[in-house]
Amino acid sequence: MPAPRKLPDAFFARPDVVTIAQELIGKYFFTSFDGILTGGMVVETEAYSGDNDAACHAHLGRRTKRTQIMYEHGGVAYVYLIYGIYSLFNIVTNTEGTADAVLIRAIEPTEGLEEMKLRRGLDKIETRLTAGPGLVTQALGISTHHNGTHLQGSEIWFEDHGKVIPEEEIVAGPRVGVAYAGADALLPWRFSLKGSKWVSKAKPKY
DNA sequence: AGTATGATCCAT
DNA sequence: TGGATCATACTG
Repeated sequence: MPAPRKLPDAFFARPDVVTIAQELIGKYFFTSFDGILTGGMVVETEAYSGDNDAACHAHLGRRTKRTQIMYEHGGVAYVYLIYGIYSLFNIVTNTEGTADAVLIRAIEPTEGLEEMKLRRGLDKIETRLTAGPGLVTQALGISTHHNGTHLQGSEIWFEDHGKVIPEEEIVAGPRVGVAYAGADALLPWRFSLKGSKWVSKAKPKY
């Protein structure tokens, strides 16, 4: 087993956001705040592809205060508040000027389980710990304050543990919560690890 | 300045 | 099936 290595900017700066979303399954996602390490293995992601994707916040080249971070060079965090309650964490991908991103929807927890349980307000470790995009951020202590954080720093980063996930172990399907996006809602841009109990329970509607 | 709406989650 | 709860984005 090779030593874990931090995923470099070059991993996220590639042009195909769908491939990046798929390859992130099996990688590791960590945060370290105040010396507390939390995180685990990525088991569910979604790709959002810039101005030609009706489900993407930057659809039709929309540039607002919220979306401007999406146009940065790959390798920084895009964190936004949804429904007034949950912070959703994305990785900006591709090069400067394009607005692609990958949403992290679920992880299999491996580090800091007790702390994550505490942050989530649960009394025992269960799949609700990190199975859902709003739950992952809560468990890892991520909020909108972390928007724009560089993923090579000491607070939020990804690692490759040399784990190889065969393609047949990855399930592709339509994204969750984007029914308003018309035909683009049908794109199979949600990826999850087959059989993992840590994948979110949410199901896309048509 | 007002308003509608969500890349969600959970209890009912 | 709806309520929580508010930043964002769009309208006038």
